[in-house]
Amino acid sequence: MGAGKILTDELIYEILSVVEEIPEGKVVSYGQIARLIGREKNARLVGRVLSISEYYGQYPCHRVVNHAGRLAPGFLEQKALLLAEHVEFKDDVHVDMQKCRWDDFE
DNA sequence: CAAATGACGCCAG
DNA sequence: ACTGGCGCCATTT
Repeated sequence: MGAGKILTDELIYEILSVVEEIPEGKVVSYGQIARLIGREKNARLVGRVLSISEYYGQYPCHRVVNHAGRLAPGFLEQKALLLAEHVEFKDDVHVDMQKCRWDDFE
């Protein structure tokens, strides 16, 4: 048995359990999450899961940005949510990854 | 089944 | 810094 679908509840659970661990004031990239769950090449998959509005208020999805610190398109609340927890920005649409990238799990 | 799409990542210009 | 192209891979058309 097993394995027909790829985007399984189990995969979604793995992704969200990482998101849930991101500390306040820190951010993580899609690629980092993909690597943490053993799917380095599936960063796009992480983005797709997080894009489902179903999860917006239940997990700190706003703490996930792309590798450059760019904010997610179509997620207008993201900047305000990050500013509210003192995440620093380099400009209007880029988080300061040098200071706010979550690396403590390494 | 082929082509297009996307909250990505890396590199070149 | 910004843009475009390519690789990646599941889903959608």
